[in-house]
Amino acid sequence: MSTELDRTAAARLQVDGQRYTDNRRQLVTVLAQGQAPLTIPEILERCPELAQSSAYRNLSVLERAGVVQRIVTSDEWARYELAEAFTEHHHHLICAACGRVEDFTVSAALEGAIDTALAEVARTAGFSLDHHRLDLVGRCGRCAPG
Amino acid sequence: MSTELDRTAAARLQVDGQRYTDNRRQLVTVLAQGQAPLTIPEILERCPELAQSSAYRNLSVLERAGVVQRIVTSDEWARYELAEAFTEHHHHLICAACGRVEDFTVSAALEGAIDTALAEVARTAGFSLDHHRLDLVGRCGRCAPG
DNA sequence: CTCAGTGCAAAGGATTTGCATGCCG
DNA sequence: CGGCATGCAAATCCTTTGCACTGAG
Repeated sequence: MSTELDRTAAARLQVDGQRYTDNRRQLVTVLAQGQAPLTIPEILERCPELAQSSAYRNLSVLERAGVVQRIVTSDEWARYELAEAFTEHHHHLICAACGRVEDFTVSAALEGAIDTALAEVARTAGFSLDHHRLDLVGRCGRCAPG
Repeated sequence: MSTELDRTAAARLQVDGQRYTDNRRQLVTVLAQGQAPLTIPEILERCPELAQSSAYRNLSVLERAGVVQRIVTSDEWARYELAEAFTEHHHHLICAACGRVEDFTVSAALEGAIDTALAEVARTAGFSLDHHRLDLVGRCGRCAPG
């Protein structure tokens, strides 16, 4: 199926001296299908054949290779999504009550303004800027107040 | 010392039916002195008398009362800082290598633009907006690349 | 006297790792 | 054949919890 994605993932792994095994392809496929970051339990549900330790191990390998990205919201579980090279640059709506995560984007103009400001901040602080993270924290429809 | 801070913290706790005990005051004081979010180990270093479980328990109480805020960067430990009511609204520079966190602020104009954009996003997604989080991820001076 | 707060030690739970086996290259 | 990948189970490590004790009101 998603041969384009597979090829790129395989290439990135190869750079790291890693193989693109069935388990790893399955993980990438599942993450590509989910329209929001998934927790490990959610991933395992969708890959019943996959051992838990393999999921952790391979996600870690995929993260080092720059294929997936690990994100932490504030609660119990870490979540994984495809790295931005495979998706659009986007941000997260986080429900503070149930932990649910959705994606969103903002205008290019705002992104540009943010990048410009952060580049200046990083320079002043002596940091090298890798990327930024803009999250919106609130309550989703189901957990809505009142 | 910081009677202003103490009074406000005490008041917030009281609303929650909680007391402002010595341990809790000590935690607030330590967090007020640190110029960046602290991990529990760092807090315990500065409060050698404090039992680890009390630190966790009281920070949790203080968080529920809105006195402190728990933040998760991406790594091992959670970090705590005073809630924004006690500080300026600010953002975090996160070192992806060592986990170090520093604070920074951006112009009011940019904050305003972000808030406006996010309010619209939240409305569209059916979320109620609580607050936003803008982090800069990179490498600090010590961990700087090659 | 009652009940919240404390400290110690033990439990919990997500994540990691050791080890023997299987499979790709 | 050699070495990485896998799966199982056991270990780790941050964090939470049970319990008995102390102190404030």
